[in-house]
Amino acid sequence: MSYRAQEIAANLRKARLAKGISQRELSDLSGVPQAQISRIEASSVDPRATSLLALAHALEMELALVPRKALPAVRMISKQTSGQDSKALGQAVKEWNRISERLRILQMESPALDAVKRLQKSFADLQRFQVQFAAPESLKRLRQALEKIKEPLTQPEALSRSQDLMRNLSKELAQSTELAHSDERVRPAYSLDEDDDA
Amino acid sequence: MSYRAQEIAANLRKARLAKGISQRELSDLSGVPQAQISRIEASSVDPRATSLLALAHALEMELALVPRKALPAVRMISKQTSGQDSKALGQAVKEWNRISERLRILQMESPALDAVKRLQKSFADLQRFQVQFAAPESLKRLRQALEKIKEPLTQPEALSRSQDLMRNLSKELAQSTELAHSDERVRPAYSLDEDDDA
DNA sequence: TATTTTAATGTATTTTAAGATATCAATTTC
DNA sequence: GAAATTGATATCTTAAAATACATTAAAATA
Repeated sequence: MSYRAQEIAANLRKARLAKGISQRELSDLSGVPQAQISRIEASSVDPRATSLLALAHALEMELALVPRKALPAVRMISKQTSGQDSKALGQAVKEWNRISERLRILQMESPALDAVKRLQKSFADLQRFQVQFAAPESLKRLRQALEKIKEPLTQPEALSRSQDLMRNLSKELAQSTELAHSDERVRPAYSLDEDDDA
Repeated sequence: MSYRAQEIAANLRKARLAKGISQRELSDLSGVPQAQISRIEASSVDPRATSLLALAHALEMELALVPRKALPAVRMISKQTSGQDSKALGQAVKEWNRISERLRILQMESPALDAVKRLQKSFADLQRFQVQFAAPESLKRLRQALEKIKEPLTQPEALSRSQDLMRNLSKELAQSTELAHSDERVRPAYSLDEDDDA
């Protein structure tokens, strides 16, 4: 299996984790059996074009043939959450989705609580950050705090703890993205020397 | 065979013709049998990843997994001479290469002729244009004129005819590229709304 | 016009992905 | 701590790509 083939396989896995879905869910979406997805992601098979395309499409991606010279530019544009630790990314996305869901339910159950509304708002504001910069643990703690909020407020501290954790998360994200962007060059995202040989 | 699979196959063919090589040459370069290349280009098979990669690499291209949203931008960057008539493109490139070769030989055979030097120079200047905008017939006529130039100048008109044809070609290319670029918008090549959902 | 090149197609054989199913260990969840 | 989920494997069958040839029609070339 060539290096590029492995790279494509690795990117498929990353894309799946970035969507926070399991191989079985992707199997349902794409029609490719879970066992086969496992083999493909592990680069233990040489997949057919249609298999790659089925998976790519289920992940809202495309397989494109690009000039080698344009590859760096293409990479920049696709910004494939690259280099990121796949596992942590997957966990982060998963937690993120669970928090969203939890907040949605909380608002259904306790429409009277203004604090919930504010939590919802704060969280929505964090959408603009890239989830992958959040530590899965921070997200998990926040989720667990949110899950302790129940209508007869037997544990009023759950609310304030949620608020604290939400603030921390916000800070954490702000710092991480700041760091992540600090090494971005000023040069344009791509510069193609407009050649077209021949 | 899905639409995207066909698109990839079509692009492989275009890339091959753009390099002006035959299926057999590509076969030698890539290790993929000529018969198989024919079937792949015709989308009559569902190729394996390694087959696509072998062909792509021999054509100095890469197979990249890109977010669907980024596809238009990627297409713009790779500027796949799309919509172009593959056949004409192939012929043009071929003629182009033959003219280059002919001029090289002419300069070896008749280093004294200044006219040849000038022809060589003019032709080199045309490199900056995209070959595919040249009509294969114009190129062919120029080549044929060049082939009539022989050291004991029995046909002196061959030289002046070559010069005329070279001038015409130059004009033709200038006009075509002007036309081809006239609909280019001023907006940046891509605008990615930096989302990363999740 | 004769010759060569090119691309497509046919056939037979080998190799291997795909698919269906089941299982299993390791997490994760409740 | 029991139950569910997840990813990786194993087995078996089927379908199809890959390969090595051979052949042909059309086009390009001499």
